[in-house]
Amino acid sequence: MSPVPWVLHVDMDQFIAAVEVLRRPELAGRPVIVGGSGDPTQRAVVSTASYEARAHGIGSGMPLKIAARKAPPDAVFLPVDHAAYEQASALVMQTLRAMPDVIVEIIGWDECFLGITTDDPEMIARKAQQAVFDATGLHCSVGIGDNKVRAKIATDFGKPRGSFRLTEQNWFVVMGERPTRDLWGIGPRVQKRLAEHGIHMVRELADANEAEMVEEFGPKMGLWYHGLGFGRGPAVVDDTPWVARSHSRETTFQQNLTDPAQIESALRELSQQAFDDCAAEGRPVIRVHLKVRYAPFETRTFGRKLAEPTERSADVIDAVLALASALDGDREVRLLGVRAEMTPPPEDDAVERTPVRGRM
DNA sequence: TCTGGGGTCCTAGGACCC
DNA sequence: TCTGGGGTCCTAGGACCC
Repeated sequence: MSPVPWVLHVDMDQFIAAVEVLRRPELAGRPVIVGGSGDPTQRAVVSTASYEARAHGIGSGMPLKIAARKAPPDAVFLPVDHAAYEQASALVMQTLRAMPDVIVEIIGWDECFLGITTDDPEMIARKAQQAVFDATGLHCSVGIGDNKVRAKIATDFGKPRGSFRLTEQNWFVVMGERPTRDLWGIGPRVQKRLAEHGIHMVRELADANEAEMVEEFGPKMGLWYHGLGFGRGPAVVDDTPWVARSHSRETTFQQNLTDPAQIESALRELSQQAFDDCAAEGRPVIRVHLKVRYAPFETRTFGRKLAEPTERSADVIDAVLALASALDGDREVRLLGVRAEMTPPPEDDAVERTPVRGRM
């Protein structure tokens, strides 16, 4: 058999919890829950739960207060330590980049795509897993596919510490009878809208009428979702370094804010931080966004393009405060966020991107 | 039961111009 | 005075991912 191009998706197993256990071996085997400041009485959510904690129904994104209620007595709550995870992540990526003939596209702290031409992708997967374990003591799972979508979805079938191959050949056998929600990029909302068209299973999405999909979801997303029914997606792994489009800072207050002076000072601080993040990239800010969450949970956003790109923090703060004048002064503020958008990076039209949101 | 913080991209609709 | 249709830019909001 001659070598062909493959996409491998490498995903660290319970990454954050694993990093914590690595430096505190006495926690091994105990339910470990990482999130917020580590105080489960605070407003925050779970970043990662160890497999032992997941057995009790605790998972990522769950409010810490709920997790605390479900957690057994021997559970350990830990604060998020970004620096530690970034360091571990860098070591993982560096290790994978050192593999011969492999292209690495980083898509998050704990996952990446590998592009490789080979006649034995399973062997490459095992080598990657071994290399990562030798370098870091961390385990990962690998999805093997003929494009990014299939590789990404395959990974779940390989967890933990294994691999799984998903291609055009076995797509419908593996995925045909599964709910559309299992597809990467289909969340609860889209699942529901598809169900309103009688589409519940992946096979039914593939069989759907394309014009109907376009009418419901628009010209781009309609076609993209329909293609997902077949597991279609881009196959090019691109290792050009990531260029951020924007930076944001947000804060959820433990006690809701009501005092306008407090709100203004919080906005000034967030604006300055978001600006500093952009300044570190060395690119001017072209747009600002303000996000406000009123108690109990309604979110509003406002945005404004600046008259001209600016490298002055005072301009950014002024623009944000101008947007803030539209806030409803009678309501309690639960969260504030400021996003600063930078001048765009040069476009690379050659690379097809998945429209899956988030860092791709 | 109560919902973080960091991102990206798509769509709809209004404003404006020709 | 009342009016088409196309294109572009902008904002608000939605949805999803890690």
